[in-house]
Amino acid sequence: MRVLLIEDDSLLGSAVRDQITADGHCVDWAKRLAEAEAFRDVAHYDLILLDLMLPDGRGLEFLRSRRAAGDQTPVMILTARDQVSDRIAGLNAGADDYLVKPFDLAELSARLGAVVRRYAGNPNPVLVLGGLTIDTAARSVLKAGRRITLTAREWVLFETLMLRPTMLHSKAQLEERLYSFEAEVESNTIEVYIGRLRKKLGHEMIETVRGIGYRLRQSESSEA
Amino acid sequence: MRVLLIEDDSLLGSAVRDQITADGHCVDWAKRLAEAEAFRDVAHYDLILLDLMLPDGRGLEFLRSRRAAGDQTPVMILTARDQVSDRIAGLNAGADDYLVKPFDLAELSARLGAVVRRYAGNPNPVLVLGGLTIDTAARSVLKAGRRITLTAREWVLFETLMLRPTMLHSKAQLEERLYSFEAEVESNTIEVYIGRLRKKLGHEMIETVRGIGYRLRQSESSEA
DNA sequence: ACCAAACTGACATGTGCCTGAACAGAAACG
DNA sequence: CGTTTCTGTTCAGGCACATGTCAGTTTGGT
Repeated sequence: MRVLLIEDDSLLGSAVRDQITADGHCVDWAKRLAEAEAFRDVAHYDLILLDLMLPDGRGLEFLRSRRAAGDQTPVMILTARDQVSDRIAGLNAGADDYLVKPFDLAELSARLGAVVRRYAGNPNPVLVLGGLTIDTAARSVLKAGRRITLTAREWVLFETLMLRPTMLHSKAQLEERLYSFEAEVESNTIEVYIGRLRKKLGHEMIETVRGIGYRLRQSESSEA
Repeated sequence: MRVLLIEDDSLLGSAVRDQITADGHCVDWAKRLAEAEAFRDVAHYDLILLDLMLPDGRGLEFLRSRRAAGDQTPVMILTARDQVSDRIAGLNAGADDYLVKPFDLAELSARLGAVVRRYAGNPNPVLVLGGLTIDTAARSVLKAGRRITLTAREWVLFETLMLRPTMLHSKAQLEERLYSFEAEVESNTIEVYIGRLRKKLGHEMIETVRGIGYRLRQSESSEA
């Protein structure tokens, strides 16, 4: 799952980011609304965490305008304990949930879990990427009509690449994502899994940048 | 039972969703009519909960057009206390029942139960899925002419898989559905039930994705 | 041409899943 | 009220497959 965190406080923000990452999700952290808009333009998010007390302009307006534009992305508001009016206004503006600061990180995880579950219940957002149809709910990929099922590790790896299609992912980053921070597996696991993904999805899907890392090949020939 | 909830208010909507879920049903929540139409196009519902005060267009028209199209799905209207005329118009337009806001969640459960009972008395919507004929009212399955009766747990599990045929259901999700949210039991109950379902319905019906979960096998062989 | 980095096929291992059986509780029956 | 039957749950043994490791080969940069 991919989360957009809009929070100007560095301490809180990094704590939240770390927690969400630890839960196995993918976070983009915007400290200002302008930044958030930029993120939103280039990526799809499954959840937005929105702090209403932001330096540049009102977060509420951001929310309202998104909703007015027909954007249904679930939004969870972060608000201080005494800002009851904010909370109500937020829900009225189209927020799905709110968290009262200071909140427990465990609580955050729990709410995230709820969103994941709710999200999983909806009709599947289906992504199309370079000839592949990605069914996130089914955790499978359709390639020329054939359904390809990925194993757990393969999926995590593919999802990581897929969620940031343009980005170059170093082997260290990918390793970190597969083996949450402990297991310093000193082997070529990533290379092996990249190979397995290529075998299943097509060799042209993943590009190697020697000495740096991997990335999804940009929807090359889909137009050609 | 599968319910379509059409309600734009987040607070009320989530409360209703949670209640229905706790009652052991399956909810899709649309916040707008357009969304509701989309849901309706891809799934069959046993009950529609319709709020008449929606942002985009009149809920009444939605109801009338459904009825005009021959759709017999029971519709329960959610209406504010003072909108008596709406209530009457709703019933005239083909609604089966109504709930006056603010309503008690227990009341909601009771009405749902009533619908379930009424529904059970009606000629059953019969689903056909990969060689099986599914009789939702009788909680039984016809396989090659033979009637197979499922027990309560087996049925809940099978129904869950069946209602979202393409989706991968993790063991945690299935457990949550069988034992509404408490039981942190570390046991292999789900595995056992999956096994029993397979024995009854055919081993090929349910697919295991190791480390992730289960899903109904897409009737690919029906083409072969 | 040389070296480093990446690819690939093969294999050992552990773990996640399956299954049969046994047990406990509840319901059905006399 | 006791017995039987059915449903739900637990457990242990076994198996298969995903996983991680490595050796040998290929690729690409300089």
